[in-house]
Formats: sequence, C-alpha cells, structure tokens
Amino acid sequence: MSAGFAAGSDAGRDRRDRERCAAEVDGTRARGAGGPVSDSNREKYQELTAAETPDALERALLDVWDAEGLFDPSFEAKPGQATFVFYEGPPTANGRPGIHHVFARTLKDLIPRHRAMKGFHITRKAGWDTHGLPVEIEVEKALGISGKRDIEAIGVAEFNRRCRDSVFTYRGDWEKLSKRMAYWLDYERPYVTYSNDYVESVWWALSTMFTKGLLTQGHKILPYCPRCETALSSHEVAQGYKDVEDPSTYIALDLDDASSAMRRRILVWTTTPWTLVSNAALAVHPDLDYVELQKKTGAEFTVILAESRVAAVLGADWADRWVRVRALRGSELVGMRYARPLDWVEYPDDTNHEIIVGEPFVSADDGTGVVHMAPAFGADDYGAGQRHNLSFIQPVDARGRFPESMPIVGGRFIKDADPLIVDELKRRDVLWKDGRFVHSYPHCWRCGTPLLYYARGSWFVKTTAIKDDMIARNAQVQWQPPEVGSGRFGQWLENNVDWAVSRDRYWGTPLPVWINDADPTEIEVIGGFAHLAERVGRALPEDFDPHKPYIDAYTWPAASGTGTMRRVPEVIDAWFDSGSMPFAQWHYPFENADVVAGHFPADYICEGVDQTRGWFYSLLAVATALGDALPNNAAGAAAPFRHVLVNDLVLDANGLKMSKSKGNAVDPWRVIATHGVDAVRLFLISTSQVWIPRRFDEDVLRQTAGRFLVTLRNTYSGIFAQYANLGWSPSDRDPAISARPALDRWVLSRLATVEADADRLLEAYEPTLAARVIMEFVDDDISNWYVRQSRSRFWDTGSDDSRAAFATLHDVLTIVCRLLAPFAPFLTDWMHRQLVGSSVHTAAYTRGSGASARDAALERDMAAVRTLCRLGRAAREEAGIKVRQPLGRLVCVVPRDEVAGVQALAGLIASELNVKTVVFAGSADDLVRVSAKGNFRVLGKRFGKATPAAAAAIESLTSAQLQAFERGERVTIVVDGVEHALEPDDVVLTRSAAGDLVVASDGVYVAAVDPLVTGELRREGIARELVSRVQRIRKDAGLAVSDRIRLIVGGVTEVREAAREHHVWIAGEVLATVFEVEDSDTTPPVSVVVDLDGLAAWITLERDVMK
RNA sequence: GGGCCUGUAGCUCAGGUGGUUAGAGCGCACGCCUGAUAAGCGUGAGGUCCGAGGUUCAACUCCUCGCAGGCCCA
Repeated sequence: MSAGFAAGSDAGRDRRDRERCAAEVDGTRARGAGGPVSDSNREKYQELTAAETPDALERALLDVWDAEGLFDPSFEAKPGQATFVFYEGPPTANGRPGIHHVFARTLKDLIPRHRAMKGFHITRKAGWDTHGLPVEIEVEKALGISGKRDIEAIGVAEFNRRCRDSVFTYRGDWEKLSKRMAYWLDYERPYVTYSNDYVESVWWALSTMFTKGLLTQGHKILPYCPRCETALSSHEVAQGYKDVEDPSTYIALDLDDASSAMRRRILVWTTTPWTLVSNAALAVHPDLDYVELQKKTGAEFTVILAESRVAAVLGADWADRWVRVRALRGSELVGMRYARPLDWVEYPDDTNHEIIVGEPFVSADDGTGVVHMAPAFGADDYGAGQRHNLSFIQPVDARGRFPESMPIVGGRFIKDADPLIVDELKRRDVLWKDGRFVHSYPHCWRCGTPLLYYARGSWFVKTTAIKDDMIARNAQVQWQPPEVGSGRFGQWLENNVDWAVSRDRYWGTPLPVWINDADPTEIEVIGGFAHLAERVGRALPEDFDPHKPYIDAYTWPAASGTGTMRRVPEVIDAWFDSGSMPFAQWHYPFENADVVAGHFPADYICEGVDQTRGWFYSLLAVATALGDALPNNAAGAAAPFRHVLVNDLVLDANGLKMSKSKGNAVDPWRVIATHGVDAVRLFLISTSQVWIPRRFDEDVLRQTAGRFLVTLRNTYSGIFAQYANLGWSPSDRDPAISARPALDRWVLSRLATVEADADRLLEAYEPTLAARVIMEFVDDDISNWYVRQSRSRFWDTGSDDSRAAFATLHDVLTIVCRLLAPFAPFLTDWMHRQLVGSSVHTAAYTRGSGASARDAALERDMAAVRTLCRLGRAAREEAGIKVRQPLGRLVCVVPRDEVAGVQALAGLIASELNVKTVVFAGSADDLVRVSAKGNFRVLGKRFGKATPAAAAAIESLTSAQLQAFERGERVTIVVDGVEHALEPDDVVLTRSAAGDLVVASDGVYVAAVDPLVTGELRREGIARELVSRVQRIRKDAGLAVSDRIRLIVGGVTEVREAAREHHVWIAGEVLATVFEVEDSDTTPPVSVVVDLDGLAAWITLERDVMK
C-alpha cells in the first residue's frame, strides 16, 4: 500500500473489514454467504446505480461541501505556502449567463483547481463590471426611452440610480450557476467597479498617469451618432454595419500650374459629397504610378489618375478616346496645388490647404487613386491633417447639420445635402461622373442612423508613448495559443493609437479632471477622495457618491486667483475600470499595499478571444502606464499577467453563433440538469482545443463525455465496489507491487505515465490534451484492458492474486480521480471519498516520489501484446471461428528486441484469444516469409533522385536473400548499374506467416492462427457453449450469482461426450452441486432446448435450496 | 479592405524537424459477451487530406495564389 492512501482511512471501518476478512479465511466466502452485504450501512464502498443521476449526485455533494466548508474563500495562505495568482475578469451582470459562460468559467476554475492540488494558495476574488454603455442601454430599454435628451429629461440622478439598481438584476443567477458548476470563487467579498473604493483607486490611476504626462487632452475622429449625439465604441460600431447605397461621385479639380498651356485636372472620388465642403487637401500614394491623359480629338484639358484605375474610371475602351501624355509617380504630384471644389468656408490662417500630399494609406483598389481629405471627418484625413498642418474645417453641428448661414445646404442634415451638393458641383463644372454604389457602412445599432466619423475633443491615455514598453512586457507573456499573443494582440500593439478614455455619457467612473473655467490651461486631476475634500475645504459627506451628477457639484476657486475649478463632464471608458482591477480590487494604494504586492502580477488569466482589445489590452495598458507606481512593476517588468489562456466561442450544434434572436441559445441550467456539470465541463474542455470555436451538441456530449463518465462509474461501481464489498479492503496483506502480476505492474506503470503527462500538460495550460490523456487511459487501459483481463480475479477476495487486483484497481481509481478532479469535480470527489475517505480536492494532484514505478519496456511490450490480440481476433474473424472455440496454436511475429518481453506476457494472449499455445516465429523459421521495403528517409539521403529505383530493387529481394541478410550475410542491390551493399538501416523488414495459417498483420506485427479444430478442441468448445447457455438460463431464471444449482444436460452424442469430458470444469463454472449428463434420447418436458452451433442439446436446472 | 484562426472518414478530432497501407473516438454494418447488463467488447466498411500551381527523388506536411467558414478590426 503506498503511503498516500492511509490518510482517509477510518479506524472503525477497518476493523469491520478485518472481521469480514477473517470470516473468509475460515472458508466462508462472502458471496457464498448470501451475496452482497444486505445491510447498506455496512457497505464499505457505496455502489452507484444508474438510477442515481449525475444531477442528484452533484447536488448532494454541493451540500456536503457546504457543510464541510470545503471551499472556504477566507482561507489565508499558510506560512511559507506559495501563491498562485488568478484574476477574475469581471462579467457584466446585466444579462443571464449562457452555456458559453459555463465554458469560460470551467477554464477559469480548472487551472487554479489543479494548482491548489499542487499546494498553491489561490485567491479567487469575484468581481463585477458595473459601468458603461451596455448598462445605460438596458436602462433606456426598461424605461422605454432613447437618447441623451430623454435621459436628461428624466434627470441624471434618477437615471444613474436606475443603472446602479439594474446592474445586479442577474447577480443571483450568476452566483447560483457558478456554485452549481463548481466554479470556486469568493462571492462574499467581490470587487464592484462602481463602489467608492474602486472608483477611488481608478482616480488614483488616472491622476498618476496625468502626473506622468500620460493623460492628455486631444482630438480624435470617433464614430458618432448625430441623432443620439454620442460617440460609439468600436464594439458598438461593429454591430451596426449594413449594406447601403451611397453616392459614387467623381470630380475633376483644376491643378494650379501656370507653366502648362493646357488645363490640367486631377480626378478624385468620394462617397460622401457633403464632406467636400471641408476639403483641405488631396492625397496620393507616393509610390503609385499615375498617368496623365488627353482626349484624342478636341482636347481642352488633361486628366490625371492612377494608372491601374484608368479602365475602371474611363471605361474599358478608354484607349479609343484617350491618349497618354505622360506617366507620373505619386511623389511627383506631391506638393502641387489645386483649386477646391466648393468655397463656402474660409480656411483658417496659418494652415495648409489645396495641396497634394503623399500618404501611404492611399490605395488604387477603388476610386482614382487620389483621395479627398477632410480632416474633420475621417481618421486617415485627421492623421494626414496632423502631419501636414492641413486646415481643419468642421461646419457641422452635433446633430449633423450644416449651419443656417451656409449657402444652398444651410440647415440641412448632411446626408440630405448630398444631392444638392452634386447639383452644385455640376453647375461649377467640377463634376466628372455621378453614380451610386453599394457598400458596407456603419450605422447606429440603436436608431439606425448612419454614423459620422467626427472629430471630437477627448481625453487620451498616451499609450503611443509607452508602446515599446507594452510590446516588451507582452513578449514576456505566455500566450495560449501563442499566435494570439504574437498575431492578433501583437499587431494590435504595433498599430497602437492613443486610448480615448473619455465618454460623453452618464453611468461610469467620472473623469477626475477639474479645469479652471476662466483659464482652461489650469488643470487639476484629483487622485483620491481625501484630495477632493482638501480642495473643496470640507469633509465629504457620509453618503458621498463620486458619480454624476453629484460629483459635478464639487467646485473650488482656482489656485491662480481667478475662476472656478469645475469638473469636465465626461465619464471614462468602462474598460479602464476593468484594466484597473489588479489594484482597484484591493483599494490600492489607499489600503492593502501588502496584499497587492503579493497579488501582482497574475500568474493566470483566462478570457475569450474577443477580449484581445478589451480586457487583455486594458490590463496591459493601465499597468504599463502606471509603471513603478504598482509593486513589482518597474520598467522591464512583465505584463500584469504571466499566462493567459484564450478561449473561443461556443457555437450551436450546426456551427452557428448562439443568439437569443435565433432561438438557438442553450440554457445552461437545463443542460446541467440533464447531463450533470461533470459531463458538461469535460465535454467543453475535451472536444477540441479551447481556442478553436466548438459546437455544443448534446447528442455528442452524451456520446463522449457522458459515456466516458458512465464507464468510470461502472468501473468503480460494477467492478471494484461490488466485489470489494464482498470482502476486500486495503491492508498489509495486499501483495507488494513488485510481487503482483505483470498486468498489475503494467497498469500501474501506465498510471504513473499518465499522471506525469496530465500534470505536465496542465502546467503548460493544455487542458484539452490533459483531459484526453486521462480519458484515453480510463477507456483504453483500465476499462478495456486491465479490467477486461482481470475480471475473474475480482470474483474472489481472499487470494493473493485477487488482493493484488483489488489493491491495484483501488490505487488506479484513486489516482484517476485526482487527475480528473479539475475537469469533473463532482464524481471524482464522490469516488475518492468512497475509496480513501477524504475529498479529492484536498488531495495532492501527483504522488511525487510515491508514484508507482514506470516500466517503459513493460508498457511497450504490453502494447505489442494488445496489437497481437487485435490481429488475432481479426484472423479468427477471417477464419470464421468464434473466440469461444479454443484453437491450438497462434504464431506471432514481433520485432526481435520485443520477443522476450512479449513472450513473458503470452499467457494474456492465450487467454484473450483462447488458444492453447502461442509461438514466436523467428526469421529463420519456415513459418515466416520475409519481405523488405525501403527506408526512404535513409535511402533518400544516399540515393537522391535514384531513391525510387533503390526502393524498387529492395522490394524485389527474395525472402531467402533477406533471411540471409538478417543472418549477417552481404546482400547487394543494383541501382543505375552500380552495385550497393545493403545496410541494416536501408530496409524495413516485414515478416508474414507462411503455410496454412490465417494471417493478420499490422506493420511488423503478425498474428496467425492455426484454424485446425481437432476433436478434442471441438469438445472443449462445446463445453464452453454449454456453460454459456447455462449461465444465460440462470440469469433468465432470476438466480443470484451465488446461487447453487442442480443441473441435467442431454443432447446428441457429441454434446454428451463433451459434457462428460469437461464435467468438473462445467460444474465449477456454473456452481452446480449436482451435474448429471442424461443418456436418454428423449427431451424431458421441463427443460430448455438449445442449439450449440448446430448440435441439439437440452438443459434442465433448478436452484439447490439446500446450499 | 487588413490581421489572425480553421478546412483530414457521415460527425468530433490526431497527424515532431517532408519519407511511401493517412489514424482515433463516435455514428453505421455485422458479430461477440451475458458475474460492469438502462452496461461491456470485437471486426469491418467509410477519405480526390478545400482547390490550383510550385519546390523536392518524395508534400496532409514547405512556398505562392485562390475558395469556404469563423473571429477581430477598418
């Protein structure tokens, strides 16, 4: 007994077991004494019937865990205990959790559960993301309102009160589901992003960044809904793309070129004619080829456009009408001046305008290769405007209307102005061509209004200034899978732009920036509530609320003497909140500096791939910007997470994204009630790598994870517990491992291998591979081989052989429970408690030096044995002889270095295949024919192009030549007329059986059965058939497995002979106290007539009540 | 339009550094077992490895260009 198992034993139970064992030694076998122990209280190993549903079992265990306080989140680390830091990415609790949340939360639970079993202390602090537009929108919906004017009509105080209330509408659902699925998380002390403590920490972060010069004011082109009068986040924009028909307007602008006699015009394409009012420049790609063309007849001007766009713009037959004047590089156009199409707005002084600039973002995929620039209305335009100091003209108000004073389009909504502008362009003779085209354009997902890209004042975290640091920190993160870190996330960092953190909204952390209303350059950023109190000169009230609108009432006279410091109106991006959780969850730096020092950075986080630009980024950006203001985070430190496991979507059974509107969303509660959490967790993890989208198909779930768990239950309950309860329990009478049969040593070796593999894979954040390794072991090695080969050993409890089997299976099941515990925390715990009396969740994941010995050679040889058995069965199938019919001989061929090992296990082959002898044939044997195939890897190096010829020469070698070669004689092949001596590495030898044997082979392995059924073998086969029929009759008659019977058998001569010859064996097998073979030709009336492979027989039996 | 991922049997997935019968499980067919039985097991049939080029003696594997699906971003 390995030392690890003593812990949970219960002394009283052991004594009972010893008493029972003692009774057996007296010869009263437990099953003979009345079958399974009837008093269930005395049952050592409780059996699990099929009637016990997973749901019921799991719920019962939850109660046990509760009663025991098994997961007590308040547990502190023991002195000297290493910690493993996990960060919970906070969900927004304003929707019900779905099956995909079960998936994500399984992964979040799984790794920490493994690390806890490895001895680490883990803080599992729950969190709630409570701010932001999604919350506001939920409330708008609930109130039946939409838009800022509606909100302000209700009042910001009332609106925010409702936001606060709505956040936890579904909190109970989340907590209940987390608990039900065994996601161990501390919900008693969660962090809540709207709490005063949390907001104060976020303020500290913002003010720290301001001090470092990383929080700045600027402009940014943002997607903006002119009806709702608010900017939208990129996530919102992505939801609103629609195909729409827009203008496709080409204009021809005059170049300002005094040197040319001919008028020169440049062609420009736009889909937003209304932005031409704000045109400041044209952009070309400096490396692109442009051409200047002129009409063949009656030319009054030339036109310039990208060479590759000529046919598209002028028509496929352009060459009939146009002639090329010259070719131009884009760079030659840069710096030229032109006349703008509309002159309704004055250009500001000291800015550049009506000039051609070179920009690499210009493409020749559509349009003319010349792009019109309106820096107020496009991100590229804005960037170009910054680089070239272009005029910034924004003659559009917040509602998307031109000013009343504007000619022609005054007071018009911009989109409605397009036709008027096109008419005006025509009148001015700058319109070249006007059409319509369909493209994908973003719309407000709430009201359907087309969005504007609109320059707005905004507050930024200057992440471009810390880009290199972020990249360096990211390089230290172990991403799983790696390509998300290097690809999606890495590229995102490479293309980093400053983070616009301000939001012109209501329910969020207020931006703690106060500005002097008399001098906007006087700015103060408040880094804490005490700081605020000091500024306003009085203590903050007891019920201080840092949210809008209350916070906006805090003002104070400017330090400069004139003006009042007033807070800016914005709140911040909720992502900044979540990115601050590593310290804000502990109210750092106002409290808990030591706690944060021990919990930063995280060892592990786990979220969906959609968080790449969400939480993964905000964590990194906030931590990098704060630098050494956080512990363990000076320059050169790692990212705030060391390992990140990325998971992908859960799709429906048909591979479609789940959504409420499609009605294909899966209700986790129903699924869990049907299959149990263990099966759901195991299915989600094992079905495919977690970063690949997976389909959730309940049929597949049932057939895979569900069935696997049934097998595990059956192995425990139907094999181990049922028979162990008849009289086995662990004791020092169990043979030492070294004294157990090879089969036992093999499965224990496999166990140790799987234990090491599973642990290594979980350490490497490969939960899918770990699950597969364990599941394969249970199905393949335990159920399908170890138990299968050992079944009869469990029918007895007294012998050394059966004690060895019980002890082995007991250990194997116990360790399997531990390995599987992070995946399927319920069944494993239940079984582990039965097996050793303690929870699996407090057990060690691996046994370390206590693990059973690994024997690689034995594992290899057993694999060969199993291959031979598979081949032998195939051969029997081929010969048409069922396994119940004994056969005389099996001839095997295995690689030479495996012969000895496999020979030692030949008994297993003989019993599995029901053959009398197993013979291993060597190459020299007449039974064997040898053929050869080239080893291409070696031949390729040596023969190059002649490889196929060499391989052909090798394949044509005869069996005799190859047998000689194996004996060490020189054998040559001729390739391209040159003789080459054959080297051992050049060939792969294949042996096959010759003669009257039925052969099956797989690579170098061969199994050949001798199909000859002698009379003796035939009679033995009949005897086995008889036993089989009697057993079936016993079962049909409802006899207990331990009932004794009186048996009479008769039938044709061969049957009677077989029965007599194997009389003792048959009687023993079917527990017959009386066994007569009747010579009469007549069949007694009270009997069962059977057909034994064509032989008529009858069987009469009755229960022997005397025994 | 850009980035990343995926495409192998009906389904879900494996297939180091290229090497010659492309594997498994499930499902299916046929069969076994009946002392795990609302269980257990075997055998078998299923594949132009998304397509087209290319590199190579040799490509599921490497390269290029496409196609399809997904996600993210414009």
